[in-house]
Amino acid sequence: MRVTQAGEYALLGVLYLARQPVGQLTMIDQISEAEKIPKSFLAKIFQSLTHAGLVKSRQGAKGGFALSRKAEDISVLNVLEAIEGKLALQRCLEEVPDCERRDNCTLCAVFGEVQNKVNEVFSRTSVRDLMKPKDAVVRQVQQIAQVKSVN
Amino acid sequence: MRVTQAGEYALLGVLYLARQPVGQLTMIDQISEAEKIPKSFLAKIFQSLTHAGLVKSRQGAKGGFALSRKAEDISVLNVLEAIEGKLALQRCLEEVPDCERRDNCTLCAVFGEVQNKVNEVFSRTSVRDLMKPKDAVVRQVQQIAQVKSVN
DNA sequence: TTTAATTAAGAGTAAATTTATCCGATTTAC
DNA sequence: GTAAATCGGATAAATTTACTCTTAATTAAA
Repeated sequence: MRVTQAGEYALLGVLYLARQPVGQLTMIDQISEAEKIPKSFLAKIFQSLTHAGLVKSRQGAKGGFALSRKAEDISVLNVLEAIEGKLALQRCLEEVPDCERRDNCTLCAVFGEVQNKVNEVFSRTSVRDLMKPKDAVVRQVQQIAQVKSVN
Repeated sequence: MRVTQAGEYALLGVLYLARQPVGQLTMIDQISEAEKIPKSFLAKIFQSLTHAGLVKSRQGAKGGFALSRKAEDISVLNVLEAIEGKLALQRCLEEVPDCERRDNCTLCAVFGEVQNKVNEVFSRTSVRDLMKPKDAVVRQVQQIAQVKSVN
């Protein structure tokens, strides 16, 4: 039950871009080195981020990547879903669920509720938030988690 | 970011045992058939459950499995951890974490908080709870999730 | 206009993990 | 003793994850 390595790398990459001056293009090489992420793997990951519209790229000399919108408008969930697709803690929660029990399965229900919470935290936490001091982030996440979900 | 198939099978298996009369031994064959789980895989899974002390087994003719304690004293987390080990949404949250950033990583902090919530729901939801009507379970889980964590 | 730098795209592969099966050993009831 | 069941170890098959490579397209600057 783990986020993929690619998902984590994506978050680190986006976070790195968020720390650069706005409008500045940053090369994969630089991010790869700074964050100790295999270059070619990171390149692949950034392709997905570009397709998802989270970062914009420019090819050729002096090319590179930059966030395509403000860091506060990119959620952790945006980044994770760009890489992994819709999060699903369990088969039943997949976009095309393949669970026969389906209707009366309390197991699916429990996982479903947990999934809702997880999504809520990740969608209400922005890349900008990740730049705050650690304890501030922790406080914020705790607050989000306690709020009654809107379903 | 998904629970393993084995973990889900384990929950279904334990839930099945919970529905049987107390003290009655149930064979793998029966559970496997009822829940449509490959027999030899389920057998393996039940070995783990036995080792974890969640179910007791008896070998030989008329052997089988039964819960080793009351369904209300077995949490969803107990079952999942018996199969998957400690849950970890991310590398940093592993029992032996291998994250260099470690100290000031807000990413780890966010995942850590989410993990706390997840664990809280799973540990406060018992196998007995899974036998209740679906909407009762949903309500209960929502309530657990809203409560401030104790850290 | 040529060249060097850089991303895009996609095929390919290696390693790890998960899922599943098999089989001989062991235990137990009868 | 024999049949019925789990135990345990090995391993095979499938899937996912992690990563590499190659070729092409694009761009800036010499």
